[in-house]
Amino acid sequence: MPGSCSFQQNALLGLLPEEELNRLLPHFERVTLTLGQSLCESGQHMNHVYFPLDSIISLLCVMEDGASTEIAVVGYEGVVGVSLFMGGETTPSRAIVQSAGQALRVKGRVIKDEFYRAGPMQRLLLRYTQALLTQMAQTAVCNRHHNLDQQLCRWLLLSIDRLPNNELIMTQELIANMLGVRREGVTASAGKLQRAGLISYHRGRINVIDRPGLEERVCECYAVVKEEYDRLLNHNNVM
Amino acid sequence: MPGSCSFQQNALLGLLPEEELNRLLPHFERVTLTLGQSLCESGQHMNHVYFPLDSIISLLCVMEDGASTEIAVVGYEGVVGVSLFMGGETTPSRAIVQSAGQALRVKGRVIKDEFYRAGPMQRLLLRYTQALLTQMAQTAVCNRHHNLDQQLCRWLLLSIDRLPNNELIMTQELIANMLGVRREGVTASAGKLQRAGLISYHRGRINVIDRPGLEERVCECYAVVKEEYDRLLNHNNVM
DNA sequence: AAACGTATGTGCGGTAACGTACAGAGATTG
DNA sequence: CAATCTCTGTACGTTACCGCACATACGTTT
Repeated sequence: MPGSCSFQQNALLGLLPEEELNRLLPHFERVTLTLGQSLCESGQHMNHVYFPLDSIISLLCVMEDGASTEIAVVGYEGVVGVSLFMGGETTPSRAIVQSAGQALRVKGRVIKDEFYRAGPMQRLLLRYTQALLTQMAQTAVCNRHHNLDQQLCRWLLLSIDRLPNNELIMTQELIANMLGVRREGVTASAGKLQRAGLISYHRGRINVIDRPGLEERVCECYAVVKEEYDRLLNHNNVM
Repeated sequence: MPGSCSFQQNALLGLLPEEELNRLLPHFERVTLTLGQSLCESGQHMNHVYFPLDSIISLLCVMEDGASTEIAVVGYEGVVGVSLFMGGETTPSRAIVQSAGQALRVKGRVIKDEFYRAGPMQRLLLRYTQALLTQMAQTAVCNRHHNLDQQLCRWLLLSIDRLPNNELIMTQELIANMLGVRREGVTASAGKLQRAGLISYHRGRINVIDRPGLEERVCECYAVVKEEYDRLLNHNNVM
């Protein structure tokens, strides 16, 4: 079946029964997202929801003075645009492409209609939204209690979990924007990780060499979120 | 109609059409919540959802070492226990009574059945959940970028917005637990506010004297969240 | 090869919050 | 009334991060 493998690449869609997927098939559109592209500006109407395949999208909370912080990250396991089916239409946060790649796009009207059929897709989207709630909550507490070293480890692990390989295309400046810290702070923390042999980076390319090493250094926030995603979006639990 | 005024006191329920409320009427149970009571422990099953009347509940994210941070606050405008209808059943966060008072309690089974009727109650609960998402996101960014003085103002305003008067029963120690900071830090910030004539406090009782003064000092996070609640839970928008 | 733009490294003073310790004052109990 | 407990105030050294300035090094363009 042509297109089938596309759905399988998005884990959320992969949890749907086949007949549900087939009904939606004609409405999916495969799009390429470029680094830095905005899928959603603060307070603006979204016209589509996006199911990332190999791309990664950051949800950012931007303040009046331009300072920002990443509140959640979405990859192949999720969907961007929950406000469309939650009923609010817009959100105060931005959605920025953090890693270029492909995604499946669906018109807002289509996903809303599907959602209000109150079938498997609704159950799935609601469970994903709850996972997103957990991620945001843990981000809030992590911002409060953990130092930059740990947060950088968390961010790196969250990123490579959503990528097909261990290479990130991302400058320290951009990472700093995501974490809501100074670029120099990222330089210092990333330097430690590099000297410890866990990563190697060079002008906007970061390679994770020793993933277990990162997991040793990361704060508990990473595991809490990961386990909650596994629990909520596990095939046995959802359908 | 006996009990009618109870529903009106919870703004969320107040948005429901009368016939919807009437169907639910027999299932509501008025309960008194005491300071410090736990409505939900991390990872535990909830048996009820709670619609606060004059009580306030804090949603806390607790870490392994016992450190905690408030990620959201729920009063008469909301409901505690969204994970029940979102499908996850449990959440990793705790719900603690921050201000004693009354609430309407409904069995989890009842609210789930009602939710899956896909009627006005579902729309309402989903919109509220989106508002909660915004509050958590803004808390995360506030934890990152704003100092304790501003955060204390935000916390005080969020609290008295949900209380019938301007008096809070709350020690500095407890406020520190909510904000995830040291008690001494709260002493210092609260001292500034008292010397500025905005509040007066004495052994666990805080009175807000000059609300406009607090609004002048608070960071933008307060208004962002308030406006989003107003937008999402406005009578004209919801029903 | 030279020039330029971008990414990263480093240093230094400033500040906000932390950890700890302890003191005083109000409330509660015996 | 005395003892005790709770809540609040204060002090001091430490740490993490900030803001700023500037150096270095790599890559691309001309």
